[in-house]
Amino acid sequence: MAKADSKDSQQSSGHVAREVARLILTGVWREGATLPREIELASRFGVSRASMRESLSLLKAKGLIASKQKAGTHVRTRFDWNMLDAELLNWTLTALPTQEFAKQIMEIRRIVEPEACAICATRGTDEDFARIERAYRGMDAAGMDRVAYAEPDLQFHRGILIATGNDFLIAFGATVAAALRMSFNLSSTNPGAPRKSLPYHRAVLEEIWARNPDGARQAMHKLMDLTEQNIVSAMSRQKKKDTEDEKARTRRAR
Amino acid sequence: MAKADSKDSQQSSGHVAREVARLILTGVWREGATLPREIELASRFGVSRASMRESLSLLKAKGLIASKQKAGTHVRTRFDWNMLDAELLNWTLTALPTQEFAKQIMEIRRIVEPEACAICATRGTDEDFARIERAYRGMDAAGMDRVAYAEPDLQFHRGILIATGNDFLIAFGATVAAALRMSFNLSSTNPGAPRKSLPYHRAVLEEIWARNPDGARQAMHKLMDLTEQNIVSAMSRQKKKDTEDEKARTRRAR
DNA sequence: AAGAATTATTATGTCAGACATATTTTCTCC
DNA sequence: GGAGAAAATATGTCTGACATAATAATTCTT
Repeated sequence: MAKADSKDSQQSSGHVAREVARLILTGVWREGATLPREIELASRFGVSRASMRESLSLLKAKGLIASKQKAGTHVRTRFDWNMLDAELLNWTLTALPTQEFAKQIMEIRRIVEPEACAICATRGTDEDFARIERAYRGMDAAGMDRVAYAEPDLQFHRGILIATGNDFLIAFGATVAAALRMSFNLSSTNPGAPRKSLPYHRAVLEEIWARNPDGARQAMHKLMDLTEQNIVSAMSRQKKKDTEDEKARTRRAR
Repeated sequence: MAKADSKDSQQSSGHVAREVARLILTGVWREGATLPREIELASRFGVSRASMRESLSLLKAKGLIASKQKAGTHVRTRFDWNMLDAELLNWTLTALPTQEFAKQIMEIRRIVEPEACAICATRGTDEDFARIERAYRGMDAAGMDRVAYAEPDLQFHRGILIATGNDFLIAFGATVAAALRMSFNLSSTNPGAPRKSLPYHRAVLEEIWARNPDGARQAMHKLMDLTEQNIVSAMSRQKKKDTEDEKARTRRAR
């Protein structure tokens, strides 16, 4: 987890890109909108045009924007945004961690991970399984420590994807990572929640070792159920807390 | 199709990025390898360092490379490559359209699209369905014209993903687009093949209109079966042709 | 006055050269 | 031989300039 954190926000260029992305994701700059010219953007963010262009280059690569000579730079339609990109996922997560976002990410996880798990049980090598088991042991060793639990949890899920040998499923690991990070952030209101998933992970592991695709799929499905349950309940709890805070603030303001 | 083509290879910066990506994808620059310093890269590709950096910025965004001050720029591990990115997919497709690649892309399509189709039948609006039907009509109208068939075919599949309302499934459209482009390229050896998928598309459309999730899932599953069949047979045909060409060339050389 | 052709404008695209910064490597000294 | 200081170096950033293509304005024609 800490390693992944150190990866983003590396340079100023990354910061600027993240900020522009935030403005787009939050709808300040809408789809189809033409954003200010490069020189203006550069001065607004306090960097040179060269650096600004590198930031924009990053966002172009993620499908957020497109430029045309003289015409300017415009925001592309949502359909072209590469939401399965690791950074973009994190930016979205911090910019607007809505319930809708959570539901969507869990919906696709439910589609992909159980099947990936079945493939893993079929094609995975013993080394693959050993790596997954190591992750499981790490989770177990973490005990009630939320922070220590997070990293091996990710490795567990990623290990399954890697074991499929399918590059596209492996790339899906970025989405899983974002989902787990979301869960982690939400678990602050219920520190014991993560640990509860341990037996479900164990069930997955056992089915995999048994090379039982159907069982593995089912076990992963149950794990997804639990995860989604945790997330939605945590989000409604959070939402409730937020509205209470809001009320308190208004009361104080009066 | 033509529209999508005009989007890539826009500027010199894109060309250079594509070329560097090719070198990485084909294994000339392996995972973990440190690539030449920016000044050298720039002169090698005949651009300025500023442009070179913009290209590298693009590749950083796609997870292919990472840079550290003084240490240089290195190729990241495959696990970090965002293979679900539209451009990266196309680059891979043109750089090394292997049978392995085809199998992997079809494997994930089989996982995602039938479920997306079921969701589409459940949650899609009538406008969504109408858009999908329009695409179907476009395919029908194309007749045996491979080129005219390709665009509505993509719109059909993309329409289903869009109808789910799930941003991640929508983003998966890039992968589907790459797969269809691959199919299109392969269909040159068998021009009649695309048209054969029409009744399968029709079946999908009908199940969707009937708001029958299970039927829609099944219909899409059958379409996936047919598509995969077409691809693998076309690839083996292509492979056979390639080896024959190879033989002929060796004969001539003697 | 409407429309076509031409010119001017402008924002992105590209270039060159310089300095800043953070590591790595080398060197020095104990 | 190891610890610490100094030098070297590749990326990071900045400035200012010119090229290019698409748009906007202008002129000319009918």
